[in-house]
Amino acid sequence: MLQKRNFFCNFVAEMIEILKSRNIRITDFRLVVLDILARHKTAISMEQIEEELGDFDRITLYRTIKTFIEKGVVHEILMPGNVKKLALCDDGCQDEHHHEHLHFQCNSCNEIYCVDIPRFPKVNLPGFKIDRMEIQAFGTCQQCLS
Amino acid sequence: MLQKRNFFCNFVAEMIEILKSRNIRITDFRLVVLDILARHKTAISMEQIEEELGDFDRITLYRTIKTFIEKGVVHEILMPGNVKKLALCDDGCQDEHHHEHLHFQCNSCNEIYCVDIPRFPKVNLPGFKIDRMEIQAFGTCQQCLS
DNA sequence: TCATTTATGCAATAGTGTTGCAAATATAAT
DNA sequence: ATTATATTTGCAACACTATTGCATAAATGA
Repeated sequence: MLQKRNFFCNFVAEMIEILKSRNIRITDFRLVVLDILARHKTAISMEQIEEELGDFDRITLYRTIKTFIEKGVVHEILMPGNVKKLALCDDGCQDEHHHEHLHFQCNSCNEIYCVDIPRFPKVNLPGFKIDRMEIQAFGTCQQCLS
Repeated sequence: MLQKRNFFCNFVAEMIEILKSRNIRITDFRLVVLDILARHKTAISMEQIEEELGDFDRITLYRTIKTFIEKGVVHEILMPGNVKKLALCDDGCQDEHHHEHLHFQCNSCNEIYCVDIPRFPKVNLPGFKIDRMEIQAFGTCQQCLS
């Protein structure tokens, strides 16, 4: 099944590098899934990945995503209403998921953008020792505004 | 089944008031679910509610929670790792869910606290019009620190 | 090329959430 | 209090999401 896809060879090199750096074995399936994730600027759902895979094995996909999440290749975004999406991590989060970033959901197109913001706000909360923060934001994206 | 539970009558009066103010019909089932939520200081999962209900109907519980969420009685908290919890809303969010609050998950005890913070940080994100924000914070809570 | 480790694909199963419908209950009006 | 109406409940069935065990296949390192 995997031979069907057209690979952009330059991307493949990068993706192999990503997997190697995280000690994940290089397999066709993983490269295809990584490729799909890399082609999207916004976070995508399991369903979208399944559609783009076409002929595939759901169980292997679940295991692939699980591995990617554990090894810091991908992170999971949960939004109200049982919305679960996936996005590639940026280089920052090698071993652990150390995102201090923002997930923006557009109320109009429903796309979820994973945005890095330069100055992450600091919050001082008496009684709690905060190690890490994430922000979920809701509103309208550029495309839908114009 | 519902007669089994012991109600604190003074709480019942408050809970009936909550339901009435949101135009939700008063039923035993809803009062019991509300009671369970009110007794917890931290957010609780569907599973926890099911356990505390004991003898109950799963479908009715799902519908009850759905109604509570729609009418602004309860809000849903989503955390990494497929963690989904529920917590009572405070009085602020009558019709729509206008929480500008923070969800804190303790890495040690895993409890999720729903905290209102006085000065909610503002984020300016070029290309996005932000209407509403939520913060997810991770760290250690008071109990686990001492 | 071979030995070892890890990944894949299939079957079965568990968990999570929804829909349709008849009976039961809550509310509002009499 | 009683009735009429609208809503909720509980059951059965079902759809979707995710996991486990195991034999086969493939990837890595020697």
